[in-house]
Amino acid sequence: MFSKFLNLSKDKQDRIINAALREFALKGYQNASTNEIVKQAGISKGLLFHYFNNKKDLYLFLFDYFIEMLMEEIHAHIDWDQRDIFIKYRNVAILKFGLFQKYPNAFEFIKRVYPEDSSEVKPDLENRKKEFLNKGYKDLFGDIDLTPFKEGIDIEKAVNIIYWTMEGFAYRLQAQTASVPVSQIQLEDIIAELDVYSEMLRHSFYQ
Amino acid sequence: MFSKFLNLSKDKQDRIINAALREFALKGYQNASTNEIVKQAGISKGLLFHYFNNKKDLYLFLFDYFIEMLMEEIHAHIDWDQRDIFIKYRNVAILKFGLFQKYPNAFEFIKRVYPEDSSEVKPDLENRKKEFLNKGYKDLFGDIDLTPFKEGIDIEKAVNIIYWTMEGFAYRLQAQTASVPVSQIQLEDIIAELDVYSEMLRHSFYQ
DNA sequence: TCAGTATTGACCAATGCGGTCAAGAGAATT
DNA sequence: AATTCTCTTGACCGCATTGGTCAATACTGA
Repeated sequence: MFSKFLNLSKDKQDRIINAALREFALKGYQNASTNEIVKQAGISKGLLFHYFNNKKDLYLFLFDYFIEMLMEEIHAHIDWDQRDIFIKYRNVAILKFGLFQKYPNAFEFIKRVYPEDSSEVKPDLENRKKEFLNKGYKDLFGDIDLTPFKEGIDIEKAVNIIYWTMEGFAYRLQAQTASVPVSQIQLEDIIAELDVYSEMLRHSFYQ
Repeated sequence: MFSKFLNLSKDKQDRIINAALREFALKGYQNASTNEIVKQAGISKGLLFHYFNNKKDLYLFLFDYFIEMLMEEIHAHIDWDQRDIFIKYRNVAILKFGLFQKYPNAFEFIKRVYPEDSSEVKPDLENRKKEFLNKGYKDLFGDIDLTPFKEGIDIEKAVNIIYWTMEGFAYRLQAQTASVPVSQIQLEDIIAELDVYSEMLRHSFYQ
C-alpha cells in the first residue's frame, strides 16, 4: 500500500512525516492543510498525493505507523517482569525521549487522535483506538507491585501523584526542548533529574 | 465600546461568550470560524458583528473580559497574608472551580493565548500579556513560606511536585466534568478529595 | 540516445471565510 | 391603529484556501 513511500530515503520520509504530524497535531484532521504540509516538507503537492492517495489515508497511515513503532519500541526495551512503578516509569521515560527526539510532534498527534471527531476519519479511528491505545497503557501499568508502599497510605492517590509528577516533568521538558536544539539535550542529565523526583516520591510513599 | 453587548440579557451574553471561547480555545485565532460561533450561540451572523464589529475585536474583548474577571475574583477571595502553599492552592482551586462552572472553556482559551502567533492579534496581545498574566501568577505564588519544609529536602522540586499534583487533579476533574451535568458536581466533595492529596504531600515534605 | 521513474506546480471546482446590508420582527410611544 | 425605534435576521459578496488532478518536466541508469 505505502511501499512506494517507504522506499524513499529515510531523510525525505522523516521530513514528510514530521511535517504532517505537526500539521495534524496543531490543527486536527479537518483544519489541517495538505498545502501547509507540502510546504513544510519541501516537496510538491503532487508528490504527497502520489504516495498517499488522499488526506484520509495519510492521516491513518501516520496513526498506524506510530502505534506500530511505539509497540515495537516497548517490546524491545521494557522488562515485563519488572513490577516496580518507579523503574517502569523510568524505562518509559527513556523510551519516550528517544521517540521524541526523532518525531517531536508524535505525542501531540497521538493525544489529538483521542478527541478527534471529524466524521471522515472517526469510524476508522474507533476500531484502531479500542484495539491498541487503552490496552497498551493498561498492560504497562496494570500489575504494579503494591507491597513496598507504606501501610495505611492511599495507594491509588499515591500512584496518581507519581503519574502526575512524571507527566508534569515530561511536559515541562517538552516545552523547554521546543526552544533548544535537540542535539544539546543530554539524556543522562534528564534521567538524573528524574531520578531525584523518583527518590523523593519513593521516600514519601514506600516503607 | 461594547456597552450594547453588555446590555443584553445575561443568558444571551453567556451563550455568545461560551460559544466564542470554545471556538477560539479549540482552533486558535486564525482557524476559529465566526460562522461556527454564531451557530453554537444560536444567533445570526449579523448580530455578532453588530455587537463586536469584527473578529479581532471579539477576540480581544474575550481576553480582557476574563483577565478582568479573574483579577476581581482573586482580589475578592484570596487572603494575601496567607503564605502556606497548600492553603493557597486550595483557595485558587475553589476560585477556579467557580469560574469553570460558568465558563468551561475560559482556561483553555487563556492557555491558548500564550502561544498565539497570528500576526493579526499578536501585537495587541503582547502588551496585555506582559501587563497581566505573568505578573498575576508570580504575585500569587512568589512568596511562599519555605520554613515548614523538611530540612535537606529539595524545595524547588517539592514545589514542582505539589504544582503538578494540583494541576493534574484539576485537569482530570475537568475531563470528568465534561461528561457530567455541572449541577451534580459538589464542590465540597472535590475539596475534600483535594485535601487528601494536600495532606499526603504535606506529610511528605513538611517537618 | 532513450526508456522509465520521480517530481513538479499550474490548475480545477468546491467550500468556507470575514464582513455587509436591506429588510423584517417586536416592543414602545404617540 | 399608526408610527417610530431598536433588535435581529440570513442571503449575499468577493476572496482565499481547500483537497485533489494531470500533463509536462527532470532525473536516472542502460
